[in-house]
Amino acid sequence: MSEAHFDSLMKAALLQRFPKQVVLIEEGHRPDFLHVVVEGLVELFSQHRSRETTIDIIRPVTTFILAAVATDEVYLKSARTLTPARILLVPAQAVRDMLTRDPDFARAMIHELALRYRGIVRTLKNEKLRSGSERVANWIIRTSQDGEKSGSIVLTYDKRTLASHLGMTPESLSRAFSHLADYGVRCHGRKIEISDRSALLSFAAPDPLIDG
Amino acid sequence: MSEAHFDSLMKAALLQRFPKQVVLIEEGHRPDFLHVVVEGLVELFSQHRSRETTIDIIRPVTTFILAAVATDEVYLKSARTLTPARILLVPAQAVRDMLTRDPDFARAMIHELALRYRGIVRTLKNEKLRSGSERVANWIIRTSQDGEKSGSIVLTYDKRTLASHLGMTPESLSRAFSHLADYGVRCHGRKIEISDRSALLSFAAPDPLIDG
DNA sequence: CGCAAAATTGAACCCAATCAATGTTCGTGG
DNA sequence: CCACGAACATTGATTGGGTTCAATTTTGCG
Repeated sequence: MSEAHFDSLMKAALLQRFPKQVVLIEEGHRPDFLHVVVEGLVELFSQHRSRETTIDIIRPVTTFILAAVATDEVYLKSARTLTPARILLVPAQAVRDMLTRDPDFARAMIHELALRYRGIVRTLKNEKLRSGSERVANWIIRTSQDGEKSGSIVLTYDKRTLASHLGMTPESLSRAFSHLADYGVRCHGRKIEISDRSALLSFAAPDPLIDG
Repeated sequence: MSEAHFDSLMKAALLQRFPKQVVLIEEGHRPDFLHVVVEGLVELFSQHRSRETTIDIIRPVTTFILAAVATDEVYLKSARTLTPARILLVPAQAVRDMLTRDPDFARAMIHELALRYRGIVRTLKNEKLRSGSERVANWIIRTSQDGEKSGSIVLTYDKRTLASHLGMTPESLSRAFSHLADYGVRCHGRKIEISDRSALLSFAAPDPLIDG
């Protein structure tokens, strides 16, 4: 998009810091701002009759509640920070105005919406087509290759949070880890070690159509 | 969008009929056409290691695999007709070209993508926050007020299909119906009767943030 | 060092899937 | 028009993955 347009958006926007576990938006409210995670982790979740479920975890740099801003309807989900975070807040009206003014911006928005859509489809497939242990196994594989430290991971947050990431209770996560011991996964405190990657891989069966 | 542009898209498109249970697209393939359901029901589903799950059910008139066309990446899900259907096939390249040519079209696409995104969020919430019986109860309520026939529904398709709609097996659906008998739901063959709507409502607890 | 939160472990339970058997419906061909 | 077979539907028994509740143990931090 044009630099002038970008600047005008940024001028209207605010960059704000939040501590962890702060609720940023609540389902049912109307969108005032488009949110962009600049730093930290944000969890999208939803509640109904005292039940709660994680819908997505957002990492930098991505937008969230873009769809609500685009349609100007109430949020379908709530968001909270999982870690301390920096969030860029862009006034919703400014975004909608820009849509009609800048075709490149509109195209970027299409791309972003499409990506987010595909992301949620992956999340859904991960949840519905895999057991808890399989989700953990795939999470280990993905995370351990991000860090490039071939054989181990050190958690940056606690296991409760990881469990909610993976759509399960802390108890289930704990049992999943002990199950994965059969495939060479050991975990001492916050350190997770992988001794037999190929065994883990064959159990996890990562799939580009789920894991990207 | 402009009529001329619309015509040019339509000229490139084809309207085709399909019998039921025909696989229209397969996950992992590249998008050749944007699909639009004009008539009938289409199920989006996905497979992994011999497991299969329904991701969404599309009814007229909506597009599907729009996100794959927008990003020009492989499909993340497959699609099959649940009933005989008429599908409009618009060449993917024509859609992408039109994006850059017609700003109104781009805006319409944003709107559609956002709607589809919100649709899948609702589906996900319905699945994760409700039990099977609750999903059935809410489906009954929604469907019975569509028809305006206050106290009864007549199924237009078989219960296997309904079960897949609702993300459960035919056996579970059957048990859910007998469970709902406690709330005044009787079902004889393809006819479902509701004798105590308020009891059903209090069990179902419909929610605008899930059911729309 | 000591306490509170987090993590693990065990037991009971619940929802839903699966397997298996039987009953019902529906479409078709005689 | 009826009879028959195949698909659909229901019911029961069993299983399994996962949650919940409760009791310890471990961890991390003041």
